[in-house]
Amino acid sequence: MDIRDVAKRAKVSTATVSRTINQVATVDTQLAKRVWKAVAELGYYPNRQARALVSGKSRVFGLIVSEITNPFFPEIVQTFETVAVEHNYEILLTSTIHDPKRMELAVRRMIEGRVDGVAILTFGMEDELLAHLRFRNLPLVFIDVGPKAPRVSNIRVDYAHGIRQAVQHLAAMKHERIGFVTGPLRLRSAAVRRDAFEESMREIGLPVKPEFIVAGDHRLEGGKRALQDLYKLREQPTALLCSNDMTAIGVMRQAFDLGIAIPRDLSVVGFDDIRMADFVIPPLTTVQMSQTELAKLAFDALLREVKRDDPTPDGTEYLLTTQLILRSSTTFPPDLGHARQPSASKRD
Amino acid sequence: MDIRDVAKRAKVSTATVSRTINQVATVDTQLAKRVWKAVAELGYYPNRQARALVSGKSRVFGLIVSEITNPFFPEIVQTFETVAVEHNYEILLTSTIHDPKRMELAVRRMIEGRVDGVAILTFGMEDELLAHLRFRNLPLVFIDVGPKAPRVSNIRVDYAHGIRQAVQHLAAMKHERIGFVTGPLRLRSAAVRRDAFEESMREIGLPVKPEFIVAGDHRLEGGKRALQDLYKLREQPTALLCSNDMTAIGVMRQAFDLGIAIPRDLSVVGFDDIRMADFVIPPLTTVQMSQTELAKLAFDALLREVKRDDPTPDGTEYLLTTQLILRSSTTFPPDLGHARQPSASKRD
DNA sequence: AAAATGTCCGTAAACGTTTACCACGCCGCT
DNA sequence: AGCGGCGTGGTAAACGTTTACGGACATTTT
Repeated sequence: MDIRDVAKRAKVSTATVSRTINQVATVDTQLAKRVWKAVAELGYYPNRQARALVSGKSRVFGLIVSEITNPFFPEIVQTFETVAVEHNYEILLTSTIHDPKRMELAVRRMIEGRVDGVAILTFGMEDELLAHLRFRNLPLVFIDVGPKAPRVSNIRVDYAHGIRQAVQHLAAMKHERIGFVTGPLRLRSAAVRRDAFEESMREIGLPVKPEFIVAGDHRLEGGKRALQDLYKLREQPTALLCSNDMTAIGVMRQAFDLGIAIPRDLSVVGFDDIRMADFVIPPLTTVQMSQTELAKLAFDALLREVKRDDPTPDGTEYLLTTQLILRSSTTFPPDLGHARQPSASKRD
Repeated sequence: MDIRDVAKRAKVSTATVSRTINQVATVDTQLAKRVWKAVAELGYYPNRQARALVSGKSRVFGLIVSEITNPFFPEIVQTFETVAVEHNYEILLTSTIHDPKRMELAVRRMIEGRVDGVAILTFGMEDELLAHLRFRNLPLVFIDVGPKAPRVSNIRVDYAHGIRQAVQHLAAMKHERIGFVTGPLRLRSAAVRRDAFEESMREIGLPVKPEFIVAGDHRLEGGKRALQDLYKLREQPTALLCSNDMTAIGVMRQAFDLGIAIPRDLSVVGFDDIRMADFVIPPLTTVQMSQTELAKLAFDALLREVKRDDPTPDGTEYLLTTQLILRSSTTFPPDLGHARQPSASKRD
């Protein structure tokens, strides 16, 4: 069942059917009524592929995330989808799982699908691969790491602001031994967060001890491992900033296994403010980076670029701010000024 | 740049290009080599829409989930995507967010996209809307609730098994006052879980008190509210089964606010075994329902149906089992046989 | 009253593939 | 030598839309 069936039944040409459906030209009220009637009676739905083929626009945006399994991203996907369908766009979603092979595959899929633009929210997995995309002159939107080029937008995140707030918050409570669990450092945003941490520490006049900077992976497991490593040291930090919330949650879980009470023995701060952050125990103090805001920004950037006929040579920059959210995972350091006592396990 | 450019450059016809690319007929080694060379040199990627149009197969499967924001689903999406791309399929993803409007929209999007099949993993939001899909004779796969019909597969979940294990586990520790937090009951699977709970209680000879069965929504907030309500009662349960893990986590969070220690004052059991279940504090005892298994089953069902030329009149049934995973959120009831003492807050 | 303008609508080409059909050349058989 | 069969490659139709172009008619202008 196609547009010709509709045309036949409404006794008009296919052109008229197309015009009434797309409201792209005025068509006589009587005819339009007949068309709509035929559409309803036949249960006609236009064929998206055919439309795409002839119009040269697929009305699909690619969305590349690093790991949909990380609770940071579903929120983004959800709102990206919501605003996309409002504008009659579809999404071609893929998660790269930090795997270059999958990134390559993703690019191929995007091109074969003839998407009208791609949002690359992998926080720094950009590559020569993207050259393929660039080559096609596709609208792109990156987070943090995009090159200055026509048709590519960039969402810059002000990581430093929230992180500085976090460090100040800890310092105000007289923490001096503050550690940091990084993300995977080949991710640009992970490196930036760590740098912002070190920078903030120096600003305040606190020492950044190299052994207090320990590697995570932005996953739960990395947080666990990080705390394990940290507690093999002779002297431990009294507070710990984490590169994202998943890391922080992993840290808290490991603390539980080790019998370390949060926040009494160790203050923990996360990053992202995923929804779960308010539901772990204790509720996690964290730096908020609005996922819905990010998704909307990304979509708007793409849409704007699609509509623009004369792109700016350097692309467009957007800004996303961050902000500390106080909850219950931080407090004063234990035994202020004294040696640390191992605390009893919370299990009884 | 299209197949004709490739043909021209390789000095063959478009038919030959198509044949070598799709490996659908034997083509002379020399010619094939020339074709591949041309493809590489031009950076040619076939146009998916054109392919779909002429072949009548879009190689896209629809995937409808209820809420991608619920950590149960990302896991499914991830593995569904992984196996889909292995078979050269794309995904048209949508989450209905329990909203009939969005369900309607989803169906329309699926049809306009001419998907080759749809996996409906909403646990019971099926509707007259699906008649549109059925009407098109599309392969469908449901979880729990699909009708017996040609081209529709069904994944039956053995909720009862895991839930019975959970109740037995609790009963073995001499819990007698066991409560249940339901999901949204218009979801078939939520009702089934509750029924399985009541059934198991009766089997064991434990009373199911109506006031101990309280309404949740399969979200964190519902769990919080449920425990609030429960603790307004004169007498409280000593153990609580939850219709899913998110609910259980909400319960635990509210317990924290109320100063109720888990599991000392209250044993909690979840359902689903989302990854986070092992990372909350204390680690959640829960009934596992493998998300990766589910995703694979759904995809295989669709793929099989697509290939099948003579579908069975009643569709196909698949089975997914469930199983209790013991962790640390359950223990013996407090003050066995005595009145409950309010316990001190965990915060100090 | 004729010309000019405007409003609708239909015809047909075009989008980029796949594939049915046919032509060609080669091989082996009688 | 002639013929059938087979392996291979090209021609062109088809998929379901949108839209440029032109025609028919109505309305306004001269």
